[in-house]
Amino acid sequence: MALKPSILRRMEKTPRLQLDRATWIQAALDTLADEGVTGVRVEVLAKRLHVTKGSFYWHFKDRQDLLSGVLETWKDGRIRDIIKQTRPETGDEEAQIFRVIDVYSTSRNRKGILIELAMREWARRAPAAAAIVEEVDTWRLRCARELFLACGVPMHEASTRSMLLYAYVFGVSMMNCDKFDGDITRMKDDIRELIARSRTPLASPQP
Amino acid sequence: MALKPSILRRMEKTPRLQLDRATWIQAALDTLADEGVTGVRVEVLAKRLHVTKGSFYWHFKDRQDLLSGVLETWKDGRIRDIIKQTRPETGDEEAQIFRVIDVYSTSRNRKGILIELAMREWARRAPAAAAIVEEVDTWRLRCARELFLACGVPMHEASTRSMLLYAYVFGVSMMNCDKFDGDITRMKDDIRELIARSRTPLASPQP
DNA sequence: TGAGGGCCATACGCTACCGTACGGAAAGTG
DNA sequence: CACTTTCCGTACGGTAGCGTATGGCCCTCA
Repeated sequence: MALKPSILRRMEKTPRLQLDRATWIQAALDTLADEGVTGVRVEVLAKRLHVTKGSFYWHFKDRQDLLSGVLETWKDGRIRDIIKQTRPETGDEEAQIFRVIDVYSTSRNRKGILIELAMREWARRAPAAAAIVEEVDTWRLRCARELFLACGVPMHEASTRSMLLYAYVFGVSMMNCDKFDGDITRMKDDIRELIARSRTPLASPQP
Repeated sequence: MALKPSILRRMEKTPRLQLDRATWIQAALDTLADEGVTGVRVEVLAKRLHVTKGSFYWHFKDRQDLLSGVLETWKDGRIRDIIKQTRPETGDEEAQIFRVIDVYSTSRNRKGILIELAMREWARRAPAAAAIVEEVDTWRLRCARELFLACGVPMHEASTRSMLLYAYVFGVSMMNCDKFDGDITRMKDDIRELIARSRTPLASPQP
């Protein structure tokens, strides 16, 4: 070590002199998207932030403390988002439904999609994460149902379509179907139509 | 160590005297379902099989060799399955579509679902796994499309519905919507109807 | 100015893995 | 009965990660 730490610190590209919980949590979310929960490791995050874990254990009790913060931060952001996206003001609820679908089914918002998948992978093994994901899902399903109801869809069908909507967007984000059909874009558009607008006898089929 | 290994071995509940690649791969698949790729670790599997890793490194070059075997085994099984499920013999293709949906969207076949999710999680980070998953998906999409075609659905719509079908089943297996609606079963039945039977103007909406 | 607290670096012990080297038992083979 | 092959146990070095202890820098505030 030839230079004193204080001098080294001023040589950083981002001369961040202070770190706080939010910064660590943000770095954790980034890593979560790329590597999953098992990838968010204290010493790796520290290296990423150009500090040592001495800093981490100042801001957090332990790794679990960080993960709890990640869950809360994600939950709050997602609930805020879905409320904003489904706010009843535009009068064009069908367009809002389309937008809700697009948020997670197009290749935009790639990072958001990756976090979403990592969260669900996490939720499969950690009850705490499962509870958060379920809470977020419930919010989303209820908000989407409101949109369908505003479109004149009856209650039960609105529930059903909301569930299909979210199951589809999460499912399609796990698939890579480039080799199946050339015109993926058109297929996704048609699926959007089917989820949002198709008319079907949802009652039991005629005998 | 008070007993000789040969004696200890005969005390095992399952007096397996030989291990082969298939046994290791099966254990790896079990662990994969529960813990994901990062959870399939050599020494853990060895403990699970009541041997040491000396055995493992006899049958496999290294951990990656095992993982490759897992991928191949899974791929072969899934392709064989989808071919069997969509074999054109019953004459009731709609029932076959229903069955394809049920395989991964009901709580039966829990282990198969978990492996499916773990595979996709794996595929997000390892190109080799991504290639396998894409190959399996392509098979499934093509087979499902054949069923829709046999039902009289035109080509493009058959492609679209196949994709919706699989995106839905994988997506719904990631959701826990017990708190959303009481009658999940009925909702899933209705979604099945919507995917398989709804009639909708898939062409662009009338102006 | 000096005394304390906020923030981080360093060093340490501990555990869980990976992969290798080597030895040994059991079973087949001549 | 030797002799080999197959299969597995044991022991080792090496890495990565967690959490703790401790010390030091810098800012603040009296």
